[in-house]
Amino acid sequence: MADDDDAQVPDRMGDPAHWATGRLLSTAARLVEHAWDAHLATWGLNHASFAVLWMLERGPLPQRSLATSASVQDQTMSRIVERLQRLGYVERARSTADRRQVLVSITAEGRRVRGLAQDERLAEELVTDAVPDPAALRRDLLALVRQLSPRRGGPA
Amino acid sequence: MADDDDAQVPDRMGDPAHWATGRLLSTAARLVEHAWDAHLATWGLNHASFAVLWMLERGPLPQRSLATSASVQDQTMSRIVERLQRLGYVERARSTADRRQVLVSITAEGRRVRGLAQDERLAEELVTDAVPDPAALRRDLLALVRQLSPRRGGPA
DNA sequence: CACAATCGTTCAGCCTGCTGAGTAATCATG
DNA sequence: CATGATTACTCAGCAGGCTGAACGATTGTG
Repeated sequence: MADDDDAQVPDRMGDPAHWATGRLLSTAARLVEHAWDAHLATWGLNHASFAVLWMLERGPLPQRSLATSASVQDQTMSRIVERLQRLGYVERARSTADRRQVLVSITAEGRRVRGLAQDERLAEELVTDAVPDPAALRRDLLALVRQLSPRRGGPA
Repeated sequence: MADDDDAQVPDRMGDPAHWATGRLLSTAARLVEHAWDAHLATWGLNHASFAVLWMLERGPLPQRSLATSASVQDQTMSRIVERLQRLGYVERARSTADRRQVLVSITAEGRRVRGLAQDERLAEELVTDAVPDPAALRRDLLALVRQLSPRRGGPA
C-alpha cells in the first residue's frame, strides 16, 4: 500500500488461466458474440435476431417453436420478434388453425438482409482461427448443450 | 398433436448439431451460467457478483481494476458493485491517494457468504461431468479469451 | 496559477436473458 | 354444454451486457 503500489492488479485473480472453467466459457462466449454483433449491426441485427431470420429459412413458424429451438423463454423470443417486426424483417399473423399461435414469417426485405449478413466464413473463423482444435471444441460444446438442456418429462 | 403433419419443428435449424460454433458457445455458456446462478441465488449472488467477491480475496481493489479483470465495461461493474453494496457484502470508499478512484473492499458478511457459496467442486463438475475432454475445452476457451480480449495499444 | 487533457466513475438508454403473473384460445371431462 | 386444465402469448419488472454522454478529480503544460 505504498504510494506507488503497483500490486493493485491481482496476480492470480486477474489471469484467465486461473479462472474456473465456467467463467472462461462465459467470457469466451461474450467476446465472440461481441465480434459477431459488430458485423450484424450493419443491418440492425444481432446474434439473437439473426438466428431467428436464419430459422425462418424454410417457411413460417409459430413463435413458440422459435423460442424452443433457440433455447430461450417465450417472453424473450416475443421481444426479439417484436423488434424484427419493427425493423420490417418479419411479419406476425395469428394462425387460423389454432388462434392461440402467432405465425412468424420472413419478409422480402428480411430475406434480403439475411443474405447480406450471412457470412458463414467470418462467423466460423472468429472461433476457429483462435483455437487449436475447433472440432474438439464443437464436440465438447455440443455435449454441454445436450447435457444441460432442460428435457421435458425429466429423467425416467 | 394428433395430426402433426405440418412439420412445424424445423429439422435442421432446431438441431444444435447444425448450429454455428459461435451459437453453440453462447448457448452452452448460458446453460452453465443458469445452473451456477441457481446455486448462488441462495445468498442473493450470481455469477457476476460472486466473481467480484472472489477477486477481493486479497484485499481492496479500485473499481476499474475489477472491471478490467472481469472483462466488462466500467459501467457494468459499477452496477454490480452497487448491488453488492446494497446487500452489505462490499463497501466503497474514495482512495486517499487518488481521489478519482473508488476502492472496493469486502465486508465481514461478504467474506462469510463467499465462503459458504464457494463450491469449486460443484462449479467445475457442472462442466467437466458433461464433457469428453475438459482439459482440451479449457485450453481452447483460454485461447479464445486471449485472442479476442481487447489489447490496449494494439499489437506491439 | 490557469487551463486543457485525461482518468475513474456515474447516469441514461437500449437489448437480451430471467421470473412471475395475467389473458385468451383450445382441449378434456363430466 | 359448462367447467377446469392446458397451451400460447404478452406485460411488468429485475439483472447483466453494451454505447454515449456527462461530471468531478487529477495531472500536465505554458
